[in-house]
Amino acid sequence: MRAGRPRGFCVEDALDRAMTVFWRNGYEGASMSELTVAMGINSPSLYACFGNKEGLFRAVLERYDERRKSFMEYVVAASDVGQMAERFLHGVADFAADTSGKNPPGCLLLQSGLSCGEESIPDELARHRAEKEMMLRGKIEAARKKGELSKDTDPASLARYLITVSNGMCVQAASGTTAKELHAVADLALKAWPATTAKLSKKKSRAAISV
Amino acid sequence: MRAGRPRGFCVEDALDRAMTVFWRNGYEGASMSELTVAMGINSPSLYACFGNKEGLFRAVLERYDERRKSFMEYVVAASDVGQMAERFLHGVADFAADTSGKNPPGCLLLQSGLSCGEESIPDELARHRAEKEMMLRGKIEAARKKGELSKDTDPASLARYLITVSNGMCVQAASGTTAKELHAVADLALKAWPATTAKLSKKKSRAAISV
DNA sequence: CGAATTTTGTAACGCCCGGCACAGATATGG
DNA sequence: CCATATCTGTGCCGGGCGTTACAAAATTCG
Repeated sequence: MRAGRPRGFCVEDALDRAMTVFWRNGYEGASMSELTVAMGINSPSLYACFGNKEGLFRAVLERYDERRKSFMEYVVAASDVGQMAERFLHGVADFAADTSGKNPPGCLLLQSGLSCGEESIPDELARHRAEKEMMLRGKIEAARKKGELSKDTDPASLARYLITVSNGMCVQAASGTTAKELHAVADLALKAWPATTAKLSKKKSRAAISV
Repeated sequence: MRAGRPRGFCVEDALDRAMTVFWRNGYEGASMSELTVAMGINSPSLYACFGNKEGLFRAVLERYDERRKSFMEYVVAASDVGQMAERFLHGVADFAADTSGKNPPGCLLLQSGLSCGEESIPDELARHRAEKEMMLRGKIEAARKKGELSKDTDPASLARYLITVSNGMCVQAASGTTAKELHAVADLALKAWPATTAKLSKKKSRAAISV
């Protein structure tokens, strides 16, 4: 263990609490005093640990990705890309409408700063979103190469379509749309999915993924 | 004409300039000093005319709706709902990616405050968005009644789907997605559209709608 | 013209923002 | 047990925020 007085709070817990504030109020709407109160620490502790507000926010984003990792893994582990699309959109529907925790409906990567006084914030968020798009795109490209999708499908557009619908659903959820309504939208969106060249995937029961 | 010294600026022009600031920086990210500079007036004039920052913002939103009115009229004037969906999504693609004016890509109704310290702002924006959804939904319901769509289609979900894709495309545009890429997403999204019970509508050349 | 009315520019208000200095507290290592 | 290192709580800082007081300027009405 490192010398000196030990830290008096759990970093992960503090980040989770900060996440809720950013999620609800956005980057600029979240004041340092709100954050410190929610995190249960004083500002010097916060600055010593995260540098400044933007540093804290970036740490929150990494924490967010970490908490969403299991979901994305579940999505890309689907047996075919049709099932992947289904898992993704219905999973996002569940996630976005989830109000069982402390976080508001929607998605941190949109809510916390689509636009902002400091340009680096929207940029950072866009990067995190693009990362997910690339995961989907990679799987779609592989499926196309394997012949699972016809050669005239464009993996980039397909991945972008999924992300677009996902982002749209998150916006809807933030405006009060229910999980049931979002699943109906997801079902509609999946009708645009190209048929697999092999057998068509059957609709299966969806597993709900937490946070 | 009313007595007293006449106003020294054009309200519509001032609102257009304020719109750009809100669009680019969001509601909280737009400072009063930035706004007054962009509008070319001093703060007392602003406060006398619009009350306060939120009053200005609401006036900007009304101005925005007014400027988008012709587009929505064009959309709902389509001969059938399939064409309406096409006009809507491709029109939004053009609009969201448009950078010819001073406004950034995307949509004011999303950019300016998905989340915010003051809750009334996201609520107000959601109301404005819901208004557009209702216009589409009304047309879809009418089409279903006329037998243009089969009875097992749900107009509410269909309208929500269009708005969802539209919102998603605006998010994408704000992150740098090009018009061409957005049109590809729109084409994909339209594949989910239910077939009309009558003849299928042909793909027609799309008219670009300005701002 | 003079009274009334409205907008204008200058200048400032109080408040809360993000951030930090400092000293006391609590650990490790010799 | 002292030197060193790190974290914690108190208190405060300059600055920019949204907002407004005030008086001069510019119009209409009688």
